Amino acid sequence: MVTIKDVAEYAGVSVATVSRALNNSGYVGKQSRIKVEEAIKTLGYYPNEVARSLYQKSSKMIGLLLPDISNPYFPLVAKGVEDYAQQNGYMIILGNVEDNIEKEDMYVKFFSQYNISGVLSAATGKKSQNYQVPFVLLDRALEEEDYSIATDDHLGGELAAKAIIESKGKQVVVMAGPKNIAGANDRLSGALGVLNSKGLSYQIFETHSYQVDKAEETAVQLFESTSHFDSVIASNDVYALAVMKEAIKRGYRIPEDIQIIGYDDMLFSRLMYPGLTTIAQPAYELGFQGAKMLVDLIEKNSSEHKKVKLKPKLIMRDSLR
Amino acid sequence: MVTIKDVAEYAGVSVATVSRALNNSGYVGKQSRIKVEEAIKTLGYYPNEVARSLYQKSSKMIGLLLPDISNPYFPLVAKGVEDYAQQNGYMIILGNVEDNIEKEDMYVKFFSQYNISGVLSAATGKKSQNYQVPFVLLDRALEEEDYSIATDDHLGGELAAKAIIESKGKQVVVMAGPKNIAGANDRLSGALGVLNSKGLSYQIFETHSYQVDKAEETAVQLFESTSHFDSVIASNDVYALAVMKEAIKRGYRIPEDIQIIGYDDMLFSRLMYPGLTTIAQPAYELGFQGAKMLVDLIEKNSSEHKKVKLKPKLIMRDSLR
DNA sequence: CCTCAATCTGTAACCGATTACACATTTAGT
DNA sequence: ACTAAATGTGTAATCGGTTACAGATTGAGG
Repeated sequence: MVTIKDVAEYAGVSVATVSRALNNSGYVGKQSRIKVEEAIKTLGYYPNEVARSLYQKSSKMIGLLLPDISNPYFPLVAKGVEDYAQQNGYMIILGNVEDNIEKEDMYVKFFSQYNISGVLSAATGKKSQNYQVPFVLLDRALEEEDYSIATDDHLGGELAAKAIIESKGKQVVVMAGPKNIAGANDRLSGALGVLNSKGLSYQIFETHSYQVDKAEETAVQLFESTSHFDSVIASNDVYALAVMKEAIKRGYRIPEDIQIIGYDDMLFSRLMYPGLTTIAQPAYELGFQGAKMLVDLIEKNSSEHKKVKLKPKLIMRDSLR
Repeated sequence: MVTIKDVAEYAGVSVATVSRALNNSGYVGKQSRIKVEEAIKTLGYYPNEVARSLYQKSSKMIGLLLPDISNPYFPLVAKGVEDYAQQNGYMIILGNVEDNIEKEDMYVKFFSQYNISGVLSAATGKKSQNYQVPFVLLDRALEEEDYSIATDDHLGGELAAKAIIESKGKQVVVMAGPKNIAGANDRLSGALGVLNSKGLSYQIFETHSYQVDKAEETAVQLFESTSHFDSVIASNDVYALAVMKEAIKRGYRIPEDIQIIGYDDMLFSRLMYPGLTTIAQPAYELGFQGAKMLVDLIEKNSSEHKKVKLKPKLIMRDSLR
């Protein structure tokens, strides 16, 4: 490994001068700068971030906490984060926490062991207590003082309910996501507000997680534990898909007998048949903006906005009448 | 931040003794050990990995290079990797390289700046030249001497072709994945071998990437650039879906007019209608085993197996007659 | 009781960077 | 030409750990 010492020797200057040249800090003579640059080039030197990080007590790494990478929504978020991070010289460390507080705590501890410079979390939203680095919540902000980027879920819920009403839904089932997730509640209240104002009858069906592997099971329960309905506002696209499939299996036609609207707009929602009408969440944008906010917080100790709400959007396809 | 020095002071011993107690290396007296343990507990100390890593020239981080996180296959692999890594105290650093050599090189450089202890790569397969850490290739091994875990793609191709034959396909289109990806070629040769041995007529349709956003476009091209066919062996499930959708849009019935078999078995393949018959790749298992091989290489400098081939499996659903 | 090995423990060097500080050399201003 | 400020550079401390080495203590064997 080529170290700063090797460069210094080769260039005939001290390590301090090399470091100053490298970081454009302090004064560096013209001659020295040239010699250092040559030495760096011929030796193929690049600095060891671990050493730098030890002294600075901060590294160019950010931690990304995700509730479930196998849920196709989050990889898109991750991609947004990754793109912004990479453009700005940050690495991302991945933590898949599965709505498991212990795993989350473990990761947060790992992160601080590695002098991570900031955390992006789409997990519980419980901003880890005594944790001092910049922290941006993705999608699941709880308290007023948090920095966060989220989709305007209340609006999303309204959009979904309006779409159902426009297409003449009469007996609606609203799937409510896990109560401990703020966004799920907003979605529910948005939808319910619209439904109430139009005086439509509806039933609420609660789901207790967003875990993908529960989807089929949940769809079966939906049909067995609710009375007749002609419209479903699903808690996400995966669930919408599972419900659609179960509906077809039970002999219903879509959208004639049962119409369904999803939430998220995953890539496959577009590719399936019938195409799923859904509320698009700007997942990539969420990750990208979140990373931007975090990097601003890290580097300038401030961010233009504190709470950003991105607008969801209705994507009309074929699962509504 | 609580440092080893604080612990030493509190316990009334030297930092060397604390370090030895921590790592169970060298001799540590009974009394000292107890005092150190108490100090650690009351101060809530945990070691800084950056400092450790600087001296050891190796950290408990592994790099994971993925070609495209938004392709739903890879998050599953990532989850397998993450689970094994986490169980063994490793962190994973994510690199989304998008089949872009420059990005890959950039990440490899980043990795070495952070004293990463090993790399798992599902990217180009071009094991980065002068890179000295343990390296395990996921899915895309090229050369004989590499360590790798892959799915037996040749078998996968055979399975797909056999399934098509069983369900009376006559005019088959075989979608060939990118030529520079070893697995894609194996799949193709496996399928072609079976097709040839049965004397079936087929056309080959080449696709140039696995990027998700190309899928719809590619499906259109497929219909426009090939002559009549009744069966499609798709290069993956996303493409299969896109082709199915395009087929239905053009008035074909599935599986009556055109039957389709996919590759991967993504979670939504099960949830869609008609259910996609496909060749299941053990994505999670691939990641998990890959991580295991890498950790063995890191810690014991050897691994039980050098090249592991996992078996793909036919999943019968409704897109074949 | 003596000797040698085994057990403990602390001091200090080291890993590869950054930077405070001191000192030397220019340059500028009068 | 003389002083003060600006510029350039190296030495050494520092970040928080690990470990080689040396010295001290204990125990076993003869």
